[in-house]
Amino acid sequence: MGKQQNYGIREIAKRANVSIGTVDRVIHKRKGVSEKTRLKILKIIEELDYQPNVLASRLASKKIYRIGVLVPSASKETDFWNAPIKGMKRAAEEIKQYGVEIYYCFFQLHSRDSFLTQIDYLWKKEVHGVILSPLFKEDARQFVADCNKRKLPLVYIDSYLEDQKALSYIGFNLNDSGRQVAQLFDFCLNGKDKILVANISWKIDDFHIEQGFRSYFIDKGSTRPIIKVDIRHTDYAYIKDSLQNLLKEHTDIKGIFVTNSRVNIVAKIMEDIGRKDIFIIGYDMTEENLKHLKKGTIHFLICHKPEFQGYQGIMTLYQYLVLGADVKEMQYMPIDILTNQNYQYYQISNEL
Amino acid sequence: MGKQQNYGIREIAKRANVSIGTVDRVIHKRKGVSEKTRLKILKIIEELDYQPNVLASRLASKKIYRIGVLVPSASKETDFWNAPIKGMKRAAEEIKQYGVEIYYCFFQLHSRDSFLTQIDYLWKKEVHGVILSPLFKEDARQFVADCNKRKLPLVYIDSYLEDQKALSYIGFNLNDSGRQVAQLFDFCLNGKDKILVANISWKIDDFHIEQGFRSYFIDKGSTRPIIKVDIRHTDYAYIKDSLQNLLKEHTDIKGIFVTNSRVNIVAKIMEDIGRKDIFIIGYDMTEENLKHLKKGTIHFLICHKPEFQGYQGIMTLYQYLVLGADVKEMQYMPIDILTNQNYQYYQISNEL
DNA sequence: TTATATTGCGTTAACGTACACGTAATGCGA
DNA sequence: TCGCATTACGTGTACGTTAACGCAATATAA
Repeated sequence: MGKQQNYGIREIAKRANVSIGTVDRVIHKRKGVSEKTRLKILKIIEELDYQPNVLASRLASKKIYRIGVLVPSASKETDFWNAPIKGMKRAAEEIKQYGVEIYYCFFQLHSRDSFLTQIDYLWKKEVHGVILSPLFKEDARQFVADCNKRKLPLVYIDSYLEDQKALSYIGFNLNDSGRQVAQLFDFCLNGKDKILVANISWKIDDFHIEQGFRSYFIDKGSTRPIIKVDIRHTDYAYIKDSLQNLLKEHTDIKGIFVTNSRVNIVAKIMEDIGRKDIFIIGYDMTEENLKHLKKGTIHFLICHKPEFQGYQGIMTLYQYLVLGADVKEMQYMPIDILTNQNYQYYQISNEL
Repeated sequence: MGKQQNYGIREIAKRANVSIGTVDRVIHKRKGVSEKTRLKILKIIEELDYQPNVLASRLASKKIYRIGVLVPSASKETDFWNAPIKGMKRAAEEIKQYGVEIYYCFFQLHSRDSFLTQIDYLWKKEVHGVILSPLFKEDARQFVADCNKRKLPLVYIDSYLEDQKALSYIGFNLNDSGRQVAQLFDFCLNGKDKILVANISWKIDDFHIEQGFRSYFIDKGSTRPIIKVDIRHTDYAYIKDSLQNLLKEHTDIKGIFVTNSRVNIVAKIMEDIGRKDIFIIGYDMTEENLKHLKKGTIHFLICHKPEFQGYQGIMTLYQYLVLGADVKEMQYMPIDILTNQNYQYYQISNEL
């Protein structure tokens, strides 16, 4: 069980009647080897199913792999990005022996300028790979194009640009995520209860979520009434006004779906105006959301392993750069359903 | 960022005015070093915050770590144990460079004899660590005691013996798992709907789950009617009879909670007798359960990352044996809620 | 006292790979 | 033909650690 003899470059050299130096050159695709011996060696490598000893390789090589991370900084408004960063740091700790160094470039969620500044900073670091959260689409598009030009492997995290290919995407499927929320409402509400979908953001960015949400009911042939509201401000008072007006107009609203992590604001509003009867679902286990989940003022939170996304982002580049392994282009995170009964086990699982 | 100078035993030796051999002896707690120099070296190690280079260490050492795995084999009735095994194999692949070998000892779920046979087999392998699923409690207790006597680190997987300490437990909290199910029913059923808790097994082993389930309603001050049935046979016909009688007697049953992975049998029965109105929740994403989840005849499945349990079991022993790291005694898995909307992402996430 | 263990330590050859360097062998132009 | 550049390959050292071996110095026994 697992006692397979592992051949090394020494054995390959012996069988090919060359020195280990030549084998080394072939493996690393360096020049200085005749085509004939190259093929001979490649054939033997194939035959022996040679697996390079990563430990020895790393020990002998002083090569450093630099990874640039271009993501938003955690803000007072949302500490979401703390989680991916935590995951990246854990990954970095695990593989630092392999010469992987990480350069974090944090930009402000609302400042395009800071994004451009961080890109400049990143270029100076001469990194070998990049992790990107492409929130400023136009600039990100240009940046990804530049990376592709320089053959720099790039991993999207949390969202991606459909028209710009990259090494990999790590995040979730917005559409299916919305469908899951639809089903939860469908299970928990009565047949004709109205649901309000609230997008609270200065940007319109959750179209796929709403689409998935609606598609669930359409596929089911359901006639459940659904209304949608876009709230382009994120302050409590403004949102409260908007929601109160809506609730006055639609007295049959029994569920609210907030399509991002600002669900805690809605939960607080419902609490403050005494509407305990409304079922609330939203995204992400931020600190504020967790408080309301515990209290029962948020019923479900949908999460997509934010910490693991970060961990996996680093590991993907590690596998590609250091191990030379193939990498999946789409790495979808699971759609995790959190309640006040299971949240306490969620962080733990993310730690490893 | 991360360019810390890492000192090696060479530097330690230089500062202590000894040879690297002596430093090595101190690090590995071998004899042949005077107390005086030992302390001197330990002090320097402390000062420099020496971190051994695991790569070099492994390269130089021919030491093999053997891990024995004592778990049930996957049977026709349930393929549950395939998942942990898959996770173990993935872990083994990752760390085989570190000299970890795994010996799988599968016993039959219903055969105490096969369990004892496998224990004998395991002893012959002279393993350095053990992973155990202690299903046959009495014999397992004795086995764990033997391991402790021999200072063999042991990791419980999926369940554990409360009165026998071990290095670690990897599994879930039965009580909280039951509570979660209770909440799901509470969200999805109407206030007075009756719930049937069905334990289908030849052993009484799910007491904590039922306790957690009930405690949710008690804590909430709910008066929801709950009835419990123990079915000590696992064949379709017998279970069908039992359930039909119950449903005749209790016409207000609107939910069935099957406390283990045999929920697919109940789902099939409800399908066959045309009771589409009953909400069904059970455990584990086995093949049969998945079929019913997809069809909508099972509404929720509770899972506890079976594959990750296996992965983590191996990794825990690796960390303890190879890296000499500390290990958490209780490693609870998250309580994952699966539906036919999110199951397809669950397996994927388990792959890494 | 001498012979023999024991203790405390230094030395050195691996482990498998990377890479700089050295050196034959070949090619090419005049 | 010679001279020189280029190509093709071998050699050796290093990476940081392990562990076997060796050898003094000291302790113990006869």
